[in-house]
Amino acid sequence: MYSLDDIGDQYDAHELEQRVFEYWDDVDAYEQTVEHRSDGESFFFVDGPPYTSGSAHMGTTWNKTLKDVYLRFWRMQGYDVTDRPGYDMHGLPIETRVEEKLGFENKQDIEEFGEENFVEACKEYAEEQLEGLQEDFQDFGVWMDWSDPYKTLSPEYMEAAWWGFSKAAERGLVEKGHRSISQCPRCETAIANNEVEYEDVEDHSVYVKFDLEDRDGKIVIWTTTPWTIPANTFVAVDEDGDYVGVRAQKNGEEELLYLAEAKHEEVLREGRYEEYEIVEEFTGEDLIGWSYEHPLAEEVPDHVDAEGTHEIYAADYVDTGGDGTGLVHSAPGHGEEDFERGRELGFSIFCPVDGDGVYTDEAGKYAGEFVKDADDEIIADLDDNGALLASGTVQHSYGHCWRCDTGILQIVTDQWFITTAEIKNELLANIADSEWAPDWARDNRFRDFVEEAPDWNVSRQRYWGTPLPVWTPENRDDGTGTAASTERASGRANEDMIVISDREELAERVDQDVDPETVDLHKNTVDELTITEDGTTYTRVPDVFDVWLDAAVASWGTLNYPEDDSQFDELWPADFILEAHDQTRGWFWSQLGMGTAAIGEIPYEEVLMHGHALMPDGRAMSKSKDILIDPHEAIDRHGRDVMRMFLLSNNPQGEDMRFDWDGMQTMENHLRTLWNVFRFPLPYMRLDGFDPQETTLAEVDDDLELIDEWVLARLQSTKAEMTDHFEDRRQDKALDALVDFVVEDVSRFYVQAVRERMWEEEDSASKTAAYATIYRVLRETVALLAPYAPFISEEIYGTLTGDAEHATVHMCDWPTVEEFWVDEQLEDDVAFLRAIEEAGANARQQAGRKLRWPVPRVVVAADDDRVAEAVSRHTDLLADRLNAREIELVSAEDRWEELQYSAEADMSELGPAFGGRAGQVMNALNEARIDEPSLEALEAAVADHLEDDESLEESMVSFVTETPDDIAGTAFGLNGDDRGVAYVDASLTEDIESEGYAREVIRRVQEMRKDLDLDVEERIALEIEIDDDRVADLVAEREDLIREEVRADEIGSLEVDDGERKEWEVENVTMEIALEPLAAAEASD
RNA sequence: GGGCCAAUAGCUCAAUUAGGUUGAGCGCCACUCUGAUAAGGUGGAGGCUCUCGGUUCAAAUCCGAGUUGGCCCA
Repeated sequence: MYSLDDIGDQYDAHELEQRVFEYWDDVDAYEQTVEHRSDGESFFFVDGPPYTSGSAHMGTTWNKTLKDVYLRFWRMQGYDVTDRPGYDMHGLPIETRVEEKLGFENKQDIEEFGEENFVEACKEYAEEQLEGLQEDFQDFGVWMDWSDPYKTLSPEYMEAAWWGFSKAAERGLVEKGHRSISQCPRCETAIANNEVEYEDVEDHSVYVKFDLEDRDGKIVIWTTTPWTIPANTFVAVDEDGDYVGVRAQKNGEEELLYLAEAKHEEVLREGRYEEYEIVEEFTGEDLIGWSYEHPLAEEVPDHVDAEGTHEIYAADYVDTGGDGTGLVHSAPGHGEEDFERGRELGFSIFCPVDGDGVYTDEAGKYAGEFVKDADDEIIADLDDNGALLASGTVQHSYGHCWRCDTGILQIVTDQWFITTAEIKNELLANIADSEWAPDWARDNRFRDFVEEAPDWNVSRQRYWGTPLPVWTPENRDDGTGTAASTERASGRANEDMIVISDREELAERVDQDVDPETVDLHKNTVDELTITEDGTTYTRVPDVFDVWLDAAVASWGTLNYPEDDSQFDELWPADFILEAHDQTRGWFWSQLGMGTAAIGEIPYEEVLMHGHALMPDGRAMSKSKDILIDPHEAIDRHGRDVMRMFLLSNNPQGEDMRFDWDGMQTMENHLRTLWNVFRFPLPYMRLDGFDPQETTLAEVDDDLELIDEWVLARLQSTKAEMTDHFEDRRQDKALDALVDFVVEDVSRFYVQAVRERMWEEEDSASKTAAYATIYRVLRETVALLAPYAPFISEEIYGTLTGDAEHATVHMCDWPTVEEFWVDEQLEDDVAFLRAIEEAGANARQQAGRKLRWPVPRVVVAADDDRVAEAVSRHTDLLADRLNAREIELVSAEDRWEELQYSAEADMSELGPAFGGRAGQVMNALNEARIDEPSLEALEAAVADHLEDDESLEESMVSFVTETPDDIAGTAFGLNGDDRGVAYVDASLTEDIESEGYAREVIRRVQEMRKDLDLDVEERIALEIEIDDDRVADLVAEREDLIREEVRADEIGSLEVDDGERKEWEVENVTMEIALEPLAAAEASD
């Protein structure tokens, strides 16, 4: 049974979407669709897990909608798609939210509250946020396996992280070491480079003079972090740079200062020196080996003072032309580059600062002070010591903690690393095993990033995360996160460590009783577990993983591997991932790192990288600054389908998307057009008892008219085009093609053309053929639209098919091209006809003749045989569309003597021939008017601009016709090329006036019928009074036509009772029209 | 400070991926149509193609230097 039920007149998105949600729920539409494809070839998609804080913003909405459209597309293509959504639920952002909620200030508060309580609170918060996101995504119409998302806080997922880490450890890629890291002094943890956010701030800018030991004078350094000066170990120069010795005077005193030649003027100006002269010149190399005195030697008695320290060395991080003085204060206990160079030079690392940013006892006078607070005191002490050259402030960008916005400190602490820098070549090689769209994302952006990437610090001194599965001997000093003192050896620490890979191994090896089925792996549980082997007791390293490591194992975590190994071999690696460009440093990178470190392969084969959602004015959206478009508002205003179509109409490859309310409105208009096309034939089909399952296209093949075959041919090209675009990952272009088909071809052309066939009252083969055609078109169109606008597609599909097909449109196969209906020639023909029709409409308007009035003839002057063929093949259709009594064809060989001609220049030919004068010749050609289209005539017209030996060639110009006065003509073309001209002869004859006026009457009567809200079938009685006798006679000639068109059984005088009487002004003639429904008229008789 | 990407009509984007007289949709204005009606048709206004240099007979397109925006890195 088919349905073709009554549906709403108006497209009401909200009502419709609500109905579809309920329907999906009733029939388990998603579950049925998944089941329907369960025998298909597998397709392994991995969802990049959104972080569970806050609700979905426009960026996440775009991301999930893009995923949805491709997942639905693949399902329709028959794949058994893995679509498990995921959530990233650990990490510092959640900790700081919970801390805020509980009113905590620092780690102390957490410790007092209790680790277990805090972990529980974080878990509760994350789960709450997850619920909100799940609801949003489902509300957007995204179909994923919402019943079973992967959560990074679940034991099986944390186990996946442990497993990956243990694999990397087996390969020798895990090490503990102290390094210079970015430390948040509030969160008291290391944070990753990609968690550092740079902001412009005002900072100290101090120039400091270091006294030289074995010679006169002082070297000058510059720093924005005076608090690092206690840890000064050496000074670096650029070996090849130019340096000078300057004798400078200030306040009557003279000093000898050494610094970069390029900077000396600027620095001396800062120091307010009155006079100076260069007395010596050096290269950096000359300075190497000079030794100096620590400027705070007395204040910091424990300052580093080993062999070779406080001397000048070369380093490649020095730039004599950059900020500063060309001599760089280097403190290996702080800066990352200083650290690397210091280690090369074999210095022990001195870092008198703890994880909370407070100086240790080693800092002498400054012990116990927060480093930033000590800056002023240090500057004052330098001044007292005569070491301060200048002190001021500078605006520069400085790193801040991404969560709490505290300024970060570079300090050296013990951390755990995956030594990704060691496997850089493998990482780079593995990149080549993945396909990226757009390709520059891989070959430029990502490759650059990977080449620069340092070792990955995976340890965090926090609570809410996957604990490091590392146990070390208990009596060793393993406290990570504490500052490395001078006593500690520099370089990497090769630990005696045990790395646990999963819960089973944990249960086997720990001293305590643990049930692997039920054990939770969070910090509060595993901290207490110990391992005793060979007489040594091992305790767990207290750190948790960097939250990026969680998401990094998603490709196997999604499959619950290693706990469940049933799918890993078949599915891994992922066939497809899709995220925004900020994930270059994030998930694209972390997955590559973990996949390579643990398995030796890149864990994804194809990447589609999209951009960000921007504000309508191009600004970035920002929740904290309340600059955003809320997807819920977009839905309230236009509905889910419209929002999805708008989002999906944007290029998904690397480019940002500007949100645009006008664009939303346009999409709504398109959907409304589709709605109208869809509901237009339904009443007629119902009336005639059309059964689409019985009366298929094959049944009516012989009765199809040209226009039917055409729209079916267009449908085939649309399917082919869309499929190609989808395969190129340009769903936006596929949508353009579909919208163009629905709006331009189906709505504005096909429906226009078949309306009269549908209005016929008797059954006819032609009418049935039109039904079958439009049914097929709509049925396939909703399948093509389903991935984009799943709601309206479902509604239309359900109405069209009832229970004769699938329970949901989303179970349909992706429509494929049917060769039988392909007809490129016909498509071209109609494209020409439409171009001619458009030109004809234009010409009519110029001639002041409405389409309602027939014209005696339209002359089509074709520029080529192809156009002439099209016109001669479809003369009747063209005559009909142009409302012309006759179509006259002037073929390309012939020409119309009444015409004049002008020329259009082809610059690709003129350029090489005329060189610099090409533009001048072009202008002359464009202005020329000639009587016949010949080169001779044209050369004569532009003779002034041609040299004696020059002549025009056929290829340089194309001739264009000029319209005669009495006839209106308009050029038509295809794809920008002119292909001919349509001339409309608008002269009037009695016959034409008769029909014209009759049509004017009909139009008025129809409007009055509508005013009276009459049914289409309703019969009427009619009276027509026309002042002008000539016009009255002309109209009377077409009484039969009028009767039929307006369903008037009686025409005569009328006493209006239950009807309407109205006066009209038509072409300066007054008409009085009265009508009444026949039933009412008879009753009143 | 460095890398990548972008910049064309009021807005969103094209211009066939090694140059050839800049286009479409939306919006706006005027006219028109009325058996899809919060639709349809025709026309119009609106562009120093971000700036400045260079290559070339010819540059939106290629090269160089900037500017602005986005992302990434320091």
